[in-house]
Amino acid sequence: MTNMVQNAKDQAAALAMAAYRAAAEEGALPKAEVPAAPVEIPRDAANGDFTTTFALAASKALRQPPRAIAQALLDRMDLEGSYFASAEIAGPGFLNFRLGQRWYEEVCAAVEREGADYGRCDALKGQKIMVEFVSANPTGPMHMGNARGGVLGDTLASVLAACGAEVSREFYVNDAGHQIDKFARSIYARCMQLTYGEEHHPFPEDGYQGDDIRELAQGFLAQAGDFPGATREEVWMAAMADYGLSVNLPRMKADLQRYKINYDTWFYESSLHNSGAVAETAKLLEKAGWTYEKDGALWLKTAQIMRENLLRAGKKEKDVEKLDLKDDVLRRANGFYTYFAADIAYHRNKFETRGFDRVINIWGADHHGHVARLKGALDALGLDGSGKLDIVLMQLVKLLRDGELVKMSKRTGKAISLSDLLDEVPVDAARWFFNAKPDTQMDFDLGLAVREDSENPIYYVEYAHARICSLVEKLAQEGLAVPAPGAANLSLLTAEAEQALIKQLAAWPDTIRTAAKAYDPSHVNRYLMELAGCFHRFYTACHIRQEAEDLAAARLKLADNTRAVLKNGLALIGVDAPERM
RNA sequence: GCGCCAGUAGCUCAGCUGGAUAGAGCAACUGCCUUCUAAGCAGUAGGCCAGGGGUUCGAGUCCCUUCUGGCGUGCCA
Repeated sequence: MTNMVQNAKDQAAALAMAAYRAAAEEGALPKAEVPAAPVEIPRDAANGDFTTTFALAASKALRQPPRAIAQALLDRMDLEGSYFASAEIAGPGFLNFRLGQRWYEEVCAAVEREGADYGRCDALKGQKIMVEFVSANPTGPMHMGNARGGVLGDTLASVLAACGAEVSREFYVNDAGHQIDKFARSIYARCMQLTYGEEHHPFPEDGYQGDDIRELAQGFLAQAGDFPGATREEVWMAAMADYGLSVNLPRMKADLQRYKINYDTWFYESSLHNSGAVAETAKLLEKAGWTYEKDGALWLKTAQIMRENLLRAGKKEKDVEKLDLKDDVLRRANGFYTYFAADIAYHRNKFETRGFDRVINIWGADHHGHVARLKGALDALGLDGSGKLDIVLMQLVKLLRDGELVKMSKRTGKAISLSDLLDEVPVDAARWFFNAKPDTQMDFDLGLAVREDSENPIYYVEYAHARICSLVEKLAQEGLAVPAPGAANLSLLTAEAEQALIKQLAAWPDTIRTAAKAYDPSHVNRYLMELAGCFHRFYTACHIRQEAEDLAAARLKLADNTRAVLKNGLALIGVDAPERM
């Protein structure tokens, strides 16, 4: 739970504020309401390890030039007993702090003490959070978008858990509605064709064309016995939908497991229809006056709800007019509920029935039109969708092979599926790659991802881990074991490469927090690249073997600490840390 | 038309709530292995941060606007 970066920032801020109060007390600076001193990490280490822009920010309120303020603070600053060895004024009025040896030692001690827990925090302790992701249509194989969403959701869940949240991973199975009808009709048509010949039974125009449907039809016939017999089409269709799902769902689970994704719950849309939750939710909206009937259908006043939300958020009336907001159907004239109605019921279940404090959905960017309406519908139910439901939209993936756009799999002639992808690319490479910032469009180059060379960044990180493992092993054989906790004299670690490495170790807890806060776990990837870089530079600059025993021990300890953090980080994004390469 | 997301080195991207001379990896070029893994390290080169206005001590970051690309604007899910 230790965060030495935060500790240093807090201390620098406290030192600056104490100095200001002293200066104000003495009359060297005017007394005024000043904001707390902001502390940052300068881009260039030549400008110190930490810096505060207090003097720049307070210049206006104190009506003094920034450098004069900074000087007054510096004259009254007591660094004795702090993490800092020195402070100085630079540029237009920055107050730059330089870390002392004690801080570096405490970082190493924290990594050592906390081990696999190092980097975790309790910022989200007590929060029950659901991450719902992939939720691919069970009528066919998963595609590249699911590959991206799978990694994003799974890793985000891990990151939130590392911040202390009680996280649940969920897959929403769309086993009801039009798609399933279409699915069943497609299987039925293939069954008829297999039984009576293709020319005697037309395939539905909007049916699923893929070979997987033919396979399902064959499988169904093999176990159905007396098809079609005297039994009516509708009855067969239900059986076919069941059969199709009974084959497809385990396949999806297996593919996801291969991708190292395991869900806590698989939630079935059909359960909401069967339990009457959808009808009940529609009734609640009706009672609250948010619905009306038109053309035989039941409509939700989505336009009004969204309009009010936007105006409350500060949007201008004329801009909202331009949006041309429309209402949505909840129940069709034929009596069936829409997907939207089921989705509202589903989210009501998440919040009301299961009591999640926060719900995060990973959606493809092509669904962004539904974000505001779903949130609005929940607001209408008094469930604060605007506040508690977060939807992460990820841009779609363009698949390339050696720079050329790939539309179809050569083998199957269909869109590349998740399992096709995993046949071609190592799981860890795919996981690393897809763990990217959600809102950028990305190209996935199959040729590039399989290449086992430096062009693939994952090897840079894995190599650092393997290198340390090998180093530790080799030195142990020569009689130099990793020192026991507390045994190494860490004050000997004063070289530039050593301190840079320790600073990077110290940054791990903030990385997790930032990733969790921004819903962007790719911060972890970037952190690990930098950590690996710091290690490789340390490895080159600071040898262990020929050094004096105590220095060698301290460096070995540092290497071992680095190994632990690399492992923690890779584990967080679901990538193995190889011991040799 | 309207809306959402994006535009930073040849490519992939960083850039924390506005801060100091805009960074990293890859690709290119030059060096470094009889000594802990060269899948590494060191260095060189590469930029009107898409264009234009504005806000202020200070803008890649905030506001306005134009351009370019992706996506959306269903009684589909």
